[in-house]
Amino acid sequence: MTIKEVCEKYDITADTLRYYERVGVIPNVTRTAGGIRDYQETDIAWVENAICFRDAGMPVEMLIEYVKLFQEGDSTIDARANLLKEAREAIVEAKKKYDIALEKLDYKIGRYEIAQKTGKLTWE
Amino acid sequence: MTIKEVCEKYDITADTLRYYERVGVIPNVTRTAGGIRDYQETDIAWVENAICFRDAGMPVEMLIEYVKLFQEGDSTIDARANLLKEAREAIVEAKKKYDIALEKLDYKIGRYEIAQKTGKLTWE
DNA sequence: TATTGACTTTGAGTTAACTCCAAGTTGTAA
DNA sequence: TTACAACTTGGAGTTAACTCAAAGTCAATA
Repeated sequence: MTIKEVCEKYDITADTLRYYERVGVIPNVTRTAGGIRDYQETDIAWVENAICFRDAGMPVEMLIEYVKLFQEGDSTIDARANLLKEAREAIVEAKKKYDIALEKLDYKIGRYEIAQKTGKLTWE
Repeated sequence: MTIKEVCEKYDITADTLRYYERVGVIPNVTRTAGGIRDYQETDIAWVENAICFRDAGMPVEMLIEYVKLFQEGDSTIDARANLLKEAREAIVEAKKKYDIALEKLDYKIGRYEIAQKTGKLTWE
């Protein structure tokens, strides 16, 4: 799969894909004899994970660390498990904050809907 | 309430509070005769909202727009309601992505827990 | 009232995460 | 076999959101 096809599949720019590879968010991608990226199944799986975790606010730095540990082999299993648990906690905490904001928003939106009938907000 | 007290109450730096005021994430804060910030109830309510919405990933730019509309008065009620609904949708979408990442993480963590018993990952 | 610490502003600097550019290479279609 | 789009690298530039520094002002205490 060419870089272009991966871009289109995941709606991400080629620059970002190359950046991820350069800094180590994903391991080095398979290349053709001429040096052009030719994404294999496993390369794509790494891309998919990277996008998924970035979308959940996981820092690039953390993904780099995970890939680094992964490449060091089985001796880093504990470290990787801890890293994933830490990431999990961060996401759970972030989600709580999102819920609080949603509550606040829903309250405000409700008040605006009343206001839209009268043309005025009674307070705020 | 002094800037320091507000900082401590919301675990945010004075620089960030001043920055929020400077760029318009919150309206101008009440001052003493000497020009020193003296946060009143309403000032604090704005701070609280700003922090809450920023924590949910709402861009500073959007908060600035809301404050600007708010200051223009009742004629902007529709615009403000739309802005809040847009913000709400963004948060709902972000939460979905967080859930997908959580699923992936839970799967991986589960596999690592098995691996930790055997000392090896069977695949990945 | 003098000192000390917290406050003020303006503007510059930092960080994370891309995003763009220039100059050169690869691969395909005519 | 040449033209041309799509690829490559290394490095510089951008954006959002702070964060810091310098130089000066305010206010509580000794």
